Order: sequence, then C-alpha cells, then structure tokens
Amino acid sequence: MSKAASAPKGTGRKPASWTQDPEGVRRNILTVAKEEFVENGLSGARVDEIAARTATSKRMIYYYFGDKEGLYRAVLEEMYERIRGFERSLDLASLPPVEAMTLLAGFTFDYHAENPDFVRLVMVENIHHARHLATSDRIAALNLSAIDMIREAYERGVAAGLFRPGIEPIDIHLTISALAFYNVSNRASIRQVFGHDMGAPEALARRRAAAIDTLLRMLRA
Amino acid sequence: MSKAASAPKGTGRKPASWTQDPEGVRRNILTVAKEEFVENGLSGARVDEIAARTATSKRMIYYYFGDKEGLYRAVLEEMYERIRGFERSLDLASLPPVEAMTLLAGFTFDYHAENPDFVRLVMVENIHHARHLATSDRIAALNLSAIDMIREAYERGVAAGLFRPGIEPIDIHLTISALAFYNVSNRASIRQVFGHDMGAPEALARRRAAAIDTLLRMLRA
DNA sequence: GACCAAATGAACTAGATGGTACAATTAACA
DNA sequence: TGTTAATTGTACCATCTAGTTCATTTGGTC
Repeated sequence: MSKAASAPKGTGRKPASWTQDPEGVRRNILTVAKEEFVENGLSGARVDEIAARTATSKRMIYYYFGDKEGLYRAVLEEMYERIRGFERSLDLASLPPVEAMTLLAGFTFDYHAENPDFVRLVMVENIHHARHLATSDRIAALNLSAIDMIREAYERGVAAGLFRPGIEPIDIHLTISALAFYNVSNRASIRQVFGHDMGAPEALARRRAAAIDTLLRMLRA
Repeated sequence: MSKAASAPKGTGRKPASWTQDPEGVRRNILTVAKEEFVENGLSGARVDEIAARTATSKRMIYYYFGDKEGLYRAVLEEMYERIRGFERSLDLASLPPVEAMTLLAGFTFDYHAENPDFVRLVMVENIHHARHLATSDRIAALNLSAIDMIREAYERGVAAGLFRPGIEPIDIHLTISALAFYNVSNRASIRQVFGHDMGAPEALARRRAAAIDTLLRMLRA
C-alpha cells in the first residue's frame, strides 16, 4: 500500500537516510489509528501504542493531526466518507420499489456484518455523544442521502399500490439500520447472555433474511 | 437513601468522629460509579473522580471492590440483576398471544427509552467484547428467561393459527431488542447525521408504535 | 473495659500518558 | 548551488492515574 509502511519492516526504525512520503505516512498512521480506536475506543486507545505500530514516530502523529482527538476525528471522517461512497454506488431509482427496498436492506445488512469496525466506531462515537461528528466540517459537508433514496423508492411503491401510505422515510431507515446494526454491535453480549453466536454463518444468513422480510412486511399494503 | 450519602454534604469530609455504615458506603460508591462508567466508559472513567463525588474516599473503593474493573463489574452485575427483576414481573403466560407480544415489545421499548444508562453500559460492555459479562459468576447465575417467555407465547400463537410457524424465538427477541436498543444507543449520531431527534416525544411515540407494529407483522400468519 | 476484626482516613508512589523542545534532513526551486 | 519550507528523528517532561502504605477509629464480644 503505502511506501512508508512497506519500507523498513523488521527493525521498525528507518535508515539514516530516508525519503519523504507525507501521504504514505499519513495513511499509515490513519490505518493503525483506526485499528486502535476500533479496538479500544477513544479513551482506551494509546497514542504511544499507535505510534509504536506505525512505520513512523509519535512526532508525526502530532505533526499531521494536532492531538489525539484530531487523529480520532480524521479516522471518523474517513469512515463516513467511505460509506458515502458506497451509498452513491447504489442505484435504487432504476429498480422497482420492492426490489429497491430489498436491495437496500440487504446491502445495509451486509455492510454492517462485513464491517464491524464501522459499527464499533459508531458505538464509540455515540458513547461520546457524537461530539466529534458535530464538530467536523468534513462530515457536515457529506450530505448523506440515504433518506432521499428511501423516500423516492417508497413513494413509487405507494403510487403503485404496493406499499401502504403514511410511513415516514426516516422510520424506514431506522428499521433497516437497527436490524443491521444491533446484531453486530451487541454480538458479544448476546453471545454471553444467550449463548447464541451471531457471527455463525447460518445465524447470520437467517438474520439477514429476517431483516429483509421484516422490512417488506412493514411496508406492504 | 444511604446514611453515608446524606451525612456531610457541604464539605465532603466526614467529621472527626464517624459512624460505620458498610452498606451505605457500598451503595454510595456504586451509585456514583455507575454514573461515571455510563458517562465515560470503563477506560474513560476516573477512579479519583468517582471517589471525589462519593461521600467516602478512594480507599474504600479498593477496600470493597478490589480494583477499577471489580467496581465496574459490580455495577454491571447490579444492572443485569435489575433487568432480571423486571423481566420476572412480566406475566406473559396469562395473556393471549397477540396481547403478550404487544406487551413485551412495548415494555422492552419503554425500558430502553427510560433507561439510557442501561443502554450505554451495554454498549460499553460490548466495546470490551463482553469480557466482564463472561467472567461474572453472578451474571452467569442469572438465567435471563426472555427467550423462554417468548417461546411460550409464540407457540400458543402458532397453535391458535395467529402466528406463522417456523420462526425462532431468538429471532423474535433480536427484532424486539434491536428496535428498542438502536434509537437509544445511536440517538446522538442519528441526530448529527440526519438532524432527527429521537428523544422528542412525538418521534419516540411514533417509533414505539412502529416497533410494535413491525413485530406483529413479522409474526402474523 | 479489654480485645480484635471490620471499617475508614490521609498521604504517598511507581509507572503510564499526552504532548513538546530542539535539531536535523529532505526536496523543491530560484 | 544556495535558500527555504516541508518533514522527520530523538529525547524529554509535566501531569495524571490506578493502586498502596500505614495508622486510626469503631463496634461487637467476652
């Protein structure tokens, strides 16, 4: 990936003579930082630990990101921008209403299941009352469009007599998200309390089908 | 509540001559600790801060709970035991299937909405991979019976031709919990990203109705 | 009222942690 | 080739933090 990350592996120390690679260093830091924040949260993550696992030094973290919170915010912003990219790639408008909703629910479920890192970071951010989302210009400029996409497909469905009227698009989104989010976010406690492993392929597949089915039943006229 | 907590308010220091009150001190510590862990998580909470807000001293925290994790575990155990108590108070078996499910979904939704502290602690514990739930004997002995209650009501519903067969009780539980948990756990980020305040009474009421309705539609034959 | 275990107070500490000072090296460009 | 801003390395520090030491007081028991 990044030049810096692939350069000196064994020692962890750069040679006396090195080559500049701002972007590489930045990426390398972000990658490691994400893992740390995902695993330990904002308060639990250690700057020294991040620095140690990096191909560069603690000095550079502060050079590029200012402080620990700045680094955390950068990680958060990157993650949300990534989602935004996936979201844009979905073309619900070209599908019939029921298929559009099925696709959206399935995609949302899969994205959460395949990206527990995302789920964990959102949990961490919520523990902190989304204070960093609130103060990030990059995220404010993002304009997540999930709700608009849902509204469009839903209204087509209502017009076609497939969906019952009177449902708020935000409620559709919340239902989809809740079902996708919960069994990733709470996988550990569910396993402890009920002895049920949500990570197992069969459990996951059944849950996926249930999520889609639940959504469609909620929408149907 | 506790004698210790109500004794010397202004100064925070006990008089030269004090009276022993083990249970009061214990309760006082647990109450303050819960607030701190709920607000800042396990890593973010500060033992000194907890001690300062207590009517007693840091010394007593370590005397009664061993270490920070011991205190956290005690808070967690108390919370789960409280849930268990509420759970037992529900008498689904004496209600018709549909009413039983409606009651359970409504109760679960309300409990989460009214106890964001509970939701936040569960989030914190999941960030830590439920490691403390796993090592707690008190919680292992709890035998949460939600699943059994659901199975009983569900099977009666199927027998009466009201519910469709083939649904796993755990899936019913997961659907109920997900819908109740998500809009409390993710309230902050939802508000930032979508500008939608889940705490507002109307939003909450609509969401409550949607949760119950969604569950019943999922179950109906 | 002497004795002892339980309960409590006050001060202290070793190590961790976020952050910095200072200096050196590199790369772009006149 | 000399100048300069952007990058990077090394060593360091002030403060915070979990946990402890040592001594004292209380309340029950014989």
